[in-house]
Amino acid sequence: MSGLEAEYRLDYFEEEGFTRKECSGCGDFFWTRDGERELCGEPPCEEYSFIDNPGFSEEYSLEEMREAFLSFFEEHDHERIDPYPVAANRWRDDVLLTQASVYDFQPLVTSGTTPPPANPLTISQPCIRMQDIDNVGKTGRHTMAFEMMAHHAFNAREDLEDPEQYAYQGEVYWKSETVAYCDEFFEWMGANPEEITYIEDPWVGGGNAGPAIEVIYRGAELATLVFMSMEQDPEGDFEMKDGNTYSKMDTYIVDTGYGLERWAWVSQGTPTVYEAIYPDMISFLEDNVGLTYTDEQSDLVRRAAKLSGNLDIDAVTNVERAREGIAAELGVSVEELTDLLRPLEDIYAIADHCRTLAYMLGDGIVPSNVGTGYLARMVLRRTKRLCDTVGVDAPLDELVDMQADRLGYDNRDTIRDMVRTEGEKYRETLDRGGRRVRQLANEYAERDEPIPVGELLELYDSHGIQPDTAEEIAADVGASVTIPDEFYRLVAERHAGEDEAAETGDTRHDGPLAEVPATDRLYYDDPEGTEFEAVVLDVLERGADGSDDDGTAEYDVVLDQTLFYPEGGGQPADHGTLTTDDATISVSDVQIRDGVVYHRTAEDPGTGTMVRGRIDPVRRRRLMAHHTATHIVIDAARRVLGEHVRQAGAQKGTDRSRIDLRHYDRISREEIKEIEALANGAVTRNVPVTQEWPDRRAAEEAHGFDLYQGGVPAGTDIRLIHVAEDVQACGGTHVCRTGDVGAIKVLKTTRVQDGVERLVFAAGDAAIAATQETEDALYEAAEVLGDIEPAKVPETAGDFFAEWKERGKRIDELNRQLADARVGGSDGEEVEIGDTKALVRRIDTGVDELRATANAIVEEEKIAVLASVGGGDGSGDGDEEDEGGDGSEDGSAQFVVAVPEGVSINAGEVVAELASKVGGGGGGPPDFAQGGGPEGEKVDTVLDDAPDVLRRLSA
RNA sequence: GGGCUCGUAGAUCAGUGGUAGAUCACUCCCUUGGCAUGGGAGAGGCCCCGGGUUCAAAUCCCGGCGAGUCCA
Repeated sequence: MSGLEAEYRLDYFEEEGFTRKECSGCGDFFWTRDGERELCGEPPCEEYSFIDNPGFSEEYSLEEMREAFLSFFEEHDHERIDPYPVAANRWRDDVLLTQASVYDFQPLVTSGTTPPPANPLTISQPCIRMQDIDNVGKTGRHTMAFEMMAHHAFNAREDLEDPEQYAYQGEVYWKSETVAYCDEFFEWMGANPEEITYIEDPWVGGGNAGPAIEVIYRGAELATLVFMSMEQDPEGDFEMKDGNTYSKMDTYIVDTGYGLERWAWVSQGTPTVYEAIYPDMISFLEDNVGLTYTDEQSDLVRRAAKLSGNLDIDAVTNVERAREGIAAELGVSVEELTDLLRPLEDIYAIADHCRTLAYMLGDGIVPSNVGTGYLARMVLRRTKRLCDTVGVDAPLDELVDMQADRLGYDNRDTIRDMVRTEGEKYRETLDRGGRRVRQLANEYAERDEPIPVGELLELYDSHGIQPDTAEEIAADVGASVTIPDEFYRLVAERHAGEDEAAETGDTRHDGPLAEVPATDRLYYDDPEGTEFEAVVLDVLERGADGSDDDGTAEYDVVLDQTLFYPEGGGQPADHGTLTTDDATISVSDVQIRDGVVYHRTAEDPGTGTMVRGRIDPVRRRRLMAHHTATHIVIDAARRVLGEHVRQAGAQKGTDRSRIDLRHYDRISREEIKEIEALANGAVTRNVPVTQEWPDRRAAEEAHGFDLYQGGVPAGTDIRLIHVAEDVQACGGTHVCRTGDVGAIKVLKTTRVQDGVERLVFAAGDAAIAATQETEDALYEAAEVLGDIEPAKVPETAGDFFAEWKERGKRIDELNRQLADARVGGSDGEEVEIGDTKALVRRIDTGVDELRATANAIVEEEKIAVLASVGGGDGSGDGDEEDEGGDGSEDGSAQFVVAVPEGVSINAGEVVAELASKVGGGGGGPPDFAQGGGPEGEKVDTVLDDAPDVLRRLSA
């Protein structure tokens, strides 16, 4: 069925006397030296047979095994390559984490556009797979962090017309040699060749496919040999298991994967992989939590581990079910087995998670709420919960540091700092969440209802409280909770249909492309040049359809050479003019596609014309200063904040620029000052800014991946910009010496996301201008405050604010006194409403004062009906155009009605009626109500009616 | 990148359009030989900012800023 049967008939198998068999268990085809063999060897067809029975001649630790593998392949003409970061999004944007060694070479190397660092090569690549996170610790073999040892060879077909179109040529080696290497390595390790099986298992992934072989030894899958050689093609001859058809590519790649942890495990024959790879950490944790087993118990644990390793477990729910079977087989109850295993499983998981964290943080991932940062946060919080559950009494940063130390990271202080900061944040989240749950639980407990699922979802989705945490807390206050089995599916439902983020890609230049050679770009060799001559190679009309720019036609002019810098790398395009004999045409935008530079103009200069180009020198100079300043500021920030700081985005401008930096904390004012001082120090030293075009491999070797702060460029050679000690891959234009930047001023910092800080800064003239703006604001403030010394502004403003508050209080107090005084001389307007007296009066003043007066009247056991027109705030700065007081023509009416206790009149109803007569409304509680309306001129008549209204409503 | 939640006294939070509140902390007084404690009084608010709706906005709507959280 594979359709690839012929692909597996390798010379090597023939020469070595292998036979092809069909597994009587699963039906897969496999190759073996053992003619009697019936089964493929892989669980569930066969069990692990290396436990307590190591499969190689020696036991290897993780470090020893890695070294054995790499040196074996080194001796067999492979070059050893340093591992790449686990943060794969540093060099590709389709994935977050490195999940296989071949990720290092996708997509640029595998597609043939960039040469590999060596060919063939060998590597042990740290990887992180989060898919199996729930199984870690439980199955005995799943880990989140692992190293994939590999040997890779990059081949291109030899019969190509133009072999130079790919960055590597010819065949290094292919299938037979790959299997031979694998086989030989097994033998070198002391494996019994008779026991190895090679299972045919075609591979499909990410639009590519090819034959592949699983290598099984003693029940363990120890290697996968993938022969990536096909791409998806509707016309292709090969139908693969995903139902699509594929055809052969010009390049074909040997992609192998040998799980370092599995190899170490098989060499030691321990019951679980964890004991083989984390012996120190496990015994440390066991001691720490005081975990001890009797001989009988450890025997049980051992047997259980052996059994669970043989199960085909894909989901954690299955683990629980599987445990029943295991318990039955061991003759104990599930509960007993679970109690016995749970702490151990947690310890295993903690060890694995700490290594994962060491990789992530060590490679400079900063915990945050997005991207890889979020994954790091999730792992950290999970680890913390595990530690709490099992009772580990050691700070998490120390546990992570144990792994970071072992893995040889030299930024261990920063790692610890990040773990502590993040741990603190988690504690706060838990505090906050705990309070929230308690409150909610109390509410529901009072009503004797269970907490509804909707609330649980909200707690998790919006406040980060795990449902089981909520359950625990709720139980403390006696509220019940039912967590539905499909809880996380319900969470997913809440998120369904939220990503419709339209691709707002720049379509401006998506028209037809000119069929012309790549434009000769002069700005690299002549960064200070502003004028050039060129020939118009092509003119493309644009903008008629797509843009709604009132239909004016626009043109993209293609020249043979240009000084115009096209938008790229966060640097905006140059502006300027193209001059022909007849006209001067302005260039408003410049873009580059496939090496061709398009100059956007409003007029057509005419194909074949000779033009004189002139770029706007001021704009360019400012952009260059800001670009160079960006490099300087990043370097300064790294020195001040730490090596983990890297660019998360940048935009240069003419009067200010911004860079987004990954950092785990807010940047303090002091740190900003330090960064500014360092940056301006670099400017003052006036060192040359130089460019070079080295081979990318040499560049990476010399400077590492930190080169790619602004993304990974394609191609064999890359452009590097040196600013003092700082080196970055960069395609932008720069000033010649740092002194040309002039000055650098950080204008502000904002937190654009958790874990990403934005620095806005200005360089050169713009820095001076920005400083002046701030100063202007300060001087203006000083003048407003009474022409004081600018330095005294903070103090004086403080005094003013304090006095302002003081006066507010005084006004309140005076209002109270005024209200009391008013009650005294009020006999005139009093009317009798039943047994009670009512005071009806108009006082044109603010609402606050009306209220105060009404309160004072009520104190006297009288009903208050007060009105105001024009409603000043009573503080009397009266320079409004229409002064209050000149009668009833202007402004809206306000009423306040207050009723003493025991009087059966509803103040709300009274106000509603009065207010309706001035075209408004009102209401409030029965003892105190407010209202009003726009027709202030009717107030007096309304007040005249008020006693009648009161009498009517008191009935 | 997207979704959701939240910004009120120093802290934690009530407050569903109508006079800004509680608890703790703080200050003072009383109780005590002193402390823990107990009783009483007081101070402390640009209700995050800016618009809008309304007679009236802490409250409703829009925008911004700040914080938290989940997902990819």
